[in-house]
Amino acid sequence: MSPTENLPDPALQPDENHLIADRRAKLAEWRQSGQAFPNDFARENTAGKINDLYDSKTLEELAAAPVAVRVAGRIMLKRVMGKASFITVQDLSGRIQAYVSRDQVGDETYAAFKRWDMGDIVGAVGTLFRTRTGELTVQCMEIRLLSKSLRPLPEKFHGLTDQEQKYRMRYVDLITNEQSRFTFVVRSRIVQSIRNFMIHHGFLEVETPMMHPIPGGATARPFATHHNALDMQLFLRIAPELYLKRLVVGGLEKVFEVNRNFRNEGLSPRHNPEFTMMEFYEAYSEYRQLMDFTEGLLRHSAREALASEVFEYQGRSIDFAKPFARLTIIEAIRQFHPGYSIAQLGDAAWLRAKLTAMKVEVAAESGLGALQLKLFEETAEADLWDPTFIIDYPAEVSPLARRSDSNPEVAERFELFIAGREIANGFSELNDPEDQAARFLEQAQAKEAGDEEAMYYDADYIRALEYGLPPTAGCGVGIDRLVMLLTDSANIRDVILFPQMRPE
RNA sequence: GGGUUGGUAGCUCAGUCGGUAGAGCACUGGACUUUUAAUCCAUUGGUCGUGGGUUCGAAUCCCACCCAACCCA
Repeated sequence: MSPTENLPDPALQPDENHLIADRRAKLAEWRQSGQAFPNDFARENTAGKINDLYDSKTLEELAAAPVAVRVAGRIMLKRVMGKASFITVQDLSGRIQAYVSRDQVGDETYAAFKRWDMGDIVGAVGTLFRTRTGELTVQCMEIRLLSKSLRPLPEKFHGLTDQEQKYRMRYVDLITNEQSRFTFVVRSRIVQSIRNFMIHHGFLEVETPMMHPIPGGATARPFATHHNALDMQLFLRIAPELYLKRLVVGGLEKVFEVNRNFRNEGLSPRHNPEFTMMEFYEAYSEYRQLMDFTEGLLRHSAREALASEVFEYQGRSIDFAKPFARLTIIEAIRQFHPGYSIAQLGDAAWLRAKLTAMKVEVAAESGLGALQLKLFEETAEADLWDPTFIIDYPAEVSPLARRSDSNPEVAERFELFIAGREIANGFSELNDPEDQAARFLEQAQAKEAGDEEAMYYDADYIRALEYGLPPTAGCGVGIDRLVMLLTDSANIRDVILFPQMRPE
């Protein structure tokens, strides 16, 4: 891209919408009167705080003990009635009405004020009173234009409703849609609550590389990039897992990281190419203990972010207060399809025939476990509404997980499903370096054979394991999907501030 | 990749049977000193997603394509 490629086309300027042109002209006029973008207004009060503190006061109480306030924000509504006006000013905390009259602010200011537009950012100084209809209002002694808005806001009642525009111009969405503002405030609270929970339980927050010479820790296609000085290929990470376990080898026994992963895959209502995970690892733990811990983490997060462990998602209730269910893959399938017998579900040929009949593509090399997992994904996963841990995954699809002592074909692994979606994935870590080397080799061979999502052989990770990884368990929690649940959002783009979009 | 729905003024949306493009908000001018999406009066504003076709005439019918949302794979 050339440096000037994104400059506005001057040929388009004459066509500029007259609404914008009018505002530009007003700004030019306003510049004549002095500093058009002053930064010396000291805001002392927010709309939300004022409402909290004084909404219970009567007109008489406010008159007897005047409350002086200095508020600032964006003009969202403007009602001019000749020599007096009302405006509704919005800041992050909410909205407050201001009353501006010629008698109080003076002829000159009032004349200027009448030419200000919705969307302009103002500072108002005055005292609180209550209007005839009882609304708490700032009676302005002084009002200043702090920042001119050149572009008109969307229609004041409906706001911006076009989904694509909301994502592309999130700043406009945030100005006009309270729901959107609320969603991202809650997102911040959720992340905060997770950090607090982890730190409270003795975990160390760490930052590991986002650029990996060998992508690993998950089966996914990576984004590739290039480092000029080192002249080497690098990949944006698909998971932090292998670095976090290296840290446990190094003696950082309990670590977590909250950050972005990148996967070079399609976009969907549930997939964005970059997404946020919280991964954590704990030495001297195993997967059943981690399920208890993860359950506690989610419960805590809902309580902190929503002040409730029970909430609605897409019209149905989800209850984090009840203990989360735990089912094996077979049990989960049979819960929704009691007609499938244990014998059938243990028969690879039967499973393969069943899946083929359902028009599901099955790889020729899939073993019994992989076939069972596929059938689970097709027939049960989407119906797991209440929080449910699915346990005992096939080892063949879990190349980083420890094998079960009672059945080496099964890994000590769980995935947590809520509202039909995978929210978390955890397991007892594979700490046998020789087994891990053998599994990397299998993965590398699958990659050679054309499986683009298969893992690379990571020799440094094997070297780390050879120094000795204590018995450890780890888990990753999908933050975007958790935020979707807790904010009742149907689309992942509703919980990511700037989701990936096609170029305009 | 397949299906469904949609794309009309800056924004939210109408547009009947094919007959020269509509409303509300916003904007501009005017009235109005307690409004509540203020109200009242008068204006301004259009590549009807793009390209082709049918027709005397297309926002409207047909074809192709682009974009978006949703569902399915």
